[in-house]
Amino acid sequence: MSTHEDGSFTYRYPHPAVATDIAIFTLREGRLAVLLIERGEEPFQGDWALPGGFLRPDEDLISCARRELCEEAGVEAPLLRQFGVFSAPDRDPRDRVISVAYLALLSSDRLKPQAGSDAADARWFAVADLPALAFDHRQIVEAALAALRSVAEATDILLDLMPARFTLTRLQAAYEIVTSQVADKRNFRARVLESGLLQETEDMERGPHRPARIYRRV
Amino acid sequence: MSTHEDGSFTYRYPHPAVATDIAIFTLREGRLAVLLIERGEEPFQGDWALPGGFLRPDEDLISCARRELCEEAGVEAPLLRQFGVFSAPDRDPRDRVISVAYLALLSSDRLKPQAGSDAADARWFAVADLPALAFDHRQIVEAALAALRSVAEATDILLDLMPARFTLTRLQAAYEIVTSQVADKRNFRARVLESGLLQETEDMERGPHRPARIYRRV
DNA sequence: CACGTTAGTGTAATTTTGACACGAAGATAG
DNA sequence: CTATCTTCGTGTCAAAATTACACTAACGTG
Repeated sequence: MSTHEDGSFTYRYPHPAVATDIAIFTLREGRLAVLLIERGEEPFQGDWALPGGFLRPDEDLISCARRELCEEAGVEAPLLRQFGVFSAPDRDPRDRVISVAYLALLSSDRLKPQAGSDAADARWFAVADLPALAFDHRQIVEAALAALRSVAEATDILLDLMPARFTLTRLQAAYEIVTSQVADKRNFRARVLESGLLQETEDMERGPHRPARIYRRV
Repeated sequence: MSTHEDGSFTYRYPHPAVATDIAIFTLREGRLAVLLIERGEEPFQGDWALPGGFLRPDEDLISCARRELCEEAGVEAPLLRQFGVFSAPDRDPRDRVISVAYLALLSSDRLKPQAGSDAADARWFAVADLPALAFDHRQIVEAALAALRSVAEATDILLDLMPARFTLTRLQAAYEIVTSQVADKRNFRARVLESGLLQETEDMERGPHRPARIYRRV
């Protein structure tokens, strides 16, 4: 911006609206799921959409994303990562809207009762089985998934999908669900243990089989 | 955006201006350089700034970036990569401005005579020796450099810094300048030749020493 | 034709990655 | 109480990728 021809250039054209959309994922019933809000009014009434909303004058974009996630979905988001900007002139039929998209992960033990204060309804949908999405939100979800998968293989981001305490088998399952590829058990365990990000606890998860050691984040 | 409480939410608050800024880099005299435009008016009159400008109603952001780069700096940009969004409420003293930042590379044989049609003056500055920058453009340049370095090690992006025909020694020099670390000559050559991105030409670059094979992109 | 300068090349050591199978521990049912 | 079922937890070896390393070749110049 800012190096424009004259001081009033800012006003030569109408300003677009600026909004954030948040693609927040979790694991539910062994599938990767994304949080969607049901639209109560036109356009796209009855369709589902990513949580999000318009930027306010006194906040920056990430604050906007965090606020909207909280207001619409009752979710106290952990880390938000900006992964794209959507700016096609006709992406919103009412008005010109630029959307800055954020990616978030929610650990599977904190799936709130979906008490979206603002939105009509909020639900988790398996990404393999999405309903009709409003606007270009299908495209945004696809971009979010691509971003998630590409960082999942290179970072510790998947720990954000885990509850506070978990077994290595569950962590590996999360990895396999997100990347859609199976991992070797021994290699996987060696890798994550050497990373130093996990701490062994004293406790074991029990079941009709040999108990599994429970770990937590360092 | 879009899943807001009522249909007029868009207008509850004034819309911010939306702009693009472009950090375009090249190699000059063995140093990495970024293109800056001298500001002709307040605020920050006399300071230098990244090329960029406001989004028009009929274009998307990447088109805006391409257009501004052309108008202000006379540069026909190659590939533009979006790497960040800057949204601090007070980043422009006049008005609320959201800036979407793009990264570009220019091959060193196409440094146009800087005929920025719009801007007062346009010059390349070595990134190690930047002047006072307007707005938060120092921060944007730092973010662009970080993005450039992180992709340089993992992609073929550095070929965009090369002229049409170049020697492997010059390509390696570009790599070393951008990453700030020396590479082993034999390993570097083996790697880029095996990548299949380069094609040997018949020609040699001559000098007071053994001639060097000239390559070009496939 | 001797010297200075940069180009060009291969191999061995090390590290990293990937493949692979079986005994251990507890729950349950007969 | 013992047999069975299920999941847990573990180490080694081969292959591949990466890194380290040094000398001769080719040309220009004086």
